[in-house]
Amino acid sequence: MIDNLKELKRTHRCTEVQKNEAGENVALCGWVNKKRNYGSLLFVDLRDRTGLIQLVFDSETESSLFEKAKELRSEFVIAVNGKVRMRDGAFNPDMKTGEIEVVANSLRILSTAQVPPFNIFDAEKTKEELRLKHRYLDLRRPDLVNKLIMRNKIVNAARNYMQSQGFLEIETPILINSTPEGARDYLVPSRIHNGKFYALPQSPQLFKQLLMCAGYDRYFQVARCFRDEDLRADRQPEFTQIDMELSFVDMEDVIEVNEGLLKEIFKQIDVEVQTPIKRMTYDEAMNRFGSDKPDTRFDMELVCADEAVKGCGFKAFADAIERGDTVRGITVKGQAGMSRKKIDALVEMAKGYGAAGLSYMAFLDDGGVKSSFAKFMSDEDIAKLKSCMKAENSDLILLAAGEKSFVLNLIGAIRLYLGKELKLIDESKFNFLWVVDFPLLEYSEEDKRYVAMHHPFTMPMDEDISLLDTAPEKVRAKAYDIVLNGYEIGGGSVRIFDPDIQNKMFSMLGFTKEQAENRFGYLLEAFKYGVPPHAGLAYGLDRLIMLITGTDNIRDVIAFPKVKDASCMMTNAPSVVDETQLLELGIEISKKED
RNA sequence: GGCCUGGUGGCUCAGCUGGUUAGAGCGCCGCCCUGUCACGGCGGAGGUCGUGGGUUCGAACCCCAUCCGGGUCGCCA
Repeated sequence: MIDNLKELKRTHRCTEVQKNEAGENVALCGWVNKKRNYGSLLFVDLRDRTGLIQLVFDSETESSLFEKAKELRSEFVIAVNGKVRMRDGAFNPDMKTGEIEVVANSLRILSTAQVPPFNIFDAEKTKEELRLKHRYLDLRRPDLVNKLIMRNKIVNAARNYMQSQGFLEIETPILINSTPEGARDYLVPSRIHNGKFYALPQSPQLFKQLLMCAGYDRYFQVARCFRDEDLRADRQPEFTQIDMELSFVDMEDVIEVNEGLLKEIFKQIDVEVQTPIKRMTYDEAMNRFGSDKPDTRFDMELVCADEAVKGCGFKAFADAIERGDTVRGITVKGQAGMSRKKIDALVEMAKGYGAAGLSYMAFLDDGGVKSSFAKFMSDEDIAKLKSCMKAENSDLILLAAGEKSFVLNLIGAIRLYLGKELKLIDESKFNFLWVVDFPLLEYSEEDKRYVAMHHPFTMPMDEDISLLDTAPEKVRAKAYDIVLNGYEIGGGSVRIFDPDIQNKMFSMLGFTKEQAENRFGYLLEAFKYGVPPHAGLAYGLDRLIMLITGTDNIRDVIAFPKVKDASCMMTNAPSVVDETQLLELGIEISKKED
């Protein structure tokens, strides 16, 4: 028989009960975390989102009440009235409420529960697959509760700060036009317009620019965004941005506002953000760390070995320099003794990136070398390389040859892998970094044209505009990423507000006037009626929360996440729909050819 | 799409080169227990070894296919 809440009003959440309330009556509600039965003494740990408190039923307890307490099982939902008292010496220092307990004088069973498929209080090791199928149970775990509470706290701090800085929170549409440039869109068929589709936004980009045109000079939004691409440990198909746009500003203004925001956000976890935050150009980041989002919590920087290997005996290197490629590497301190197995794993990793191989040379303590390519090198060649790599005896160097951006990316990935593997990273650090001076364009071999590195509305650097015609790849953008511990947590740019430059940009990207008109006509049109200079930035909120809560799994900071193939383990979305729904939409499903 | 990796009672795992009735801890059920909080004691139930095929006298183990997860490369303006 299930009880009801009639005439019972909860007075506290579990851990809100204080020890100075001893002697007072309280009414508590929650889930049975654990029952401990001693025959005529019985403890129940009651749990809610705040934590645990101990309930006691003992020889003083009326017998029918005691019998009822004996029926309790894990995860039953109950309500109790009782009196708070100090525990009789047996304090539990691991519990927030460990000095007190509540002596029950009434018990209502509001819901019984089946034995859960895993223990809520001991689910750390349970396979994520199972936890995701029963996400409502997983979400009861203190670990996830705390992460979601932290998420709420951060969003709240961000909102307050943005309000204080004169930003207006404005919602933008979820049903918009598809913009095939960039990531794949999720499409939503229109019933009223058979054969036509909405798309879900990859970001509120165009709408926030339109808000600037409309005069809402400081906008922000906690915006849901959608990208139909493959998932990763830090990537979900739907994710949340803290999105902002400002009028009458340049890059420095955006940076200033955001350093303030970051200070405020990290105050929530007692981390003081040192401002101004360091800056690094894209080129420097790539050359020193092999990444446009460098993890600067450890060194092991990349070294260019071009001069040292030029004309050396090892063909793979010498030839690379000859054809204008590069040889880059890292020096791994004290790892000359790294096992063959571990080195092979690194070589395999390199091959996974499409590299022909990864060359290594270990400088042994006795002055000898162990290497995959030393036999092709003269003593002089080796000495030159060793000195160039700043390697000493007992160090290991790893090198790869090839096209510059490819090699930088590869060695950057190896550096990061080794940084984690060798525990070179100080996990207590929060290293913020602005990465600036991004290239405006990059050449796409696949499309045989230039594509926007950021997006087509990004302003070129004033002094580089003249290069657009002569050396497009050299044009730098007024774009900036905010990087934290090797993750890009946000990025933005100053936008083009000059229609001439915008048209120039479209033509650089190979859009015909007609295509540009079709996709972005309303923006260009809006620009004709008075557009302020504007710039913005957006944070990946999920990633930010990951870093703040110290997890490397994005699913830990999202209440109902999707799995690798973008489906939901709990609801089984996406699913087939009713034939009549399809009929109404004028959609017929045909089998996709592989 | 490629590569790597996992799937054995409810949970976490063990199971050596194929060899009798597939084990453990936790959980669960029953009985006992007044100070536990990973309570304790005694007893008990519970497994198509992800699924389908194959090899073999014999398969959790070997082979093929497939399903369900995870990581990663491509992809993610």
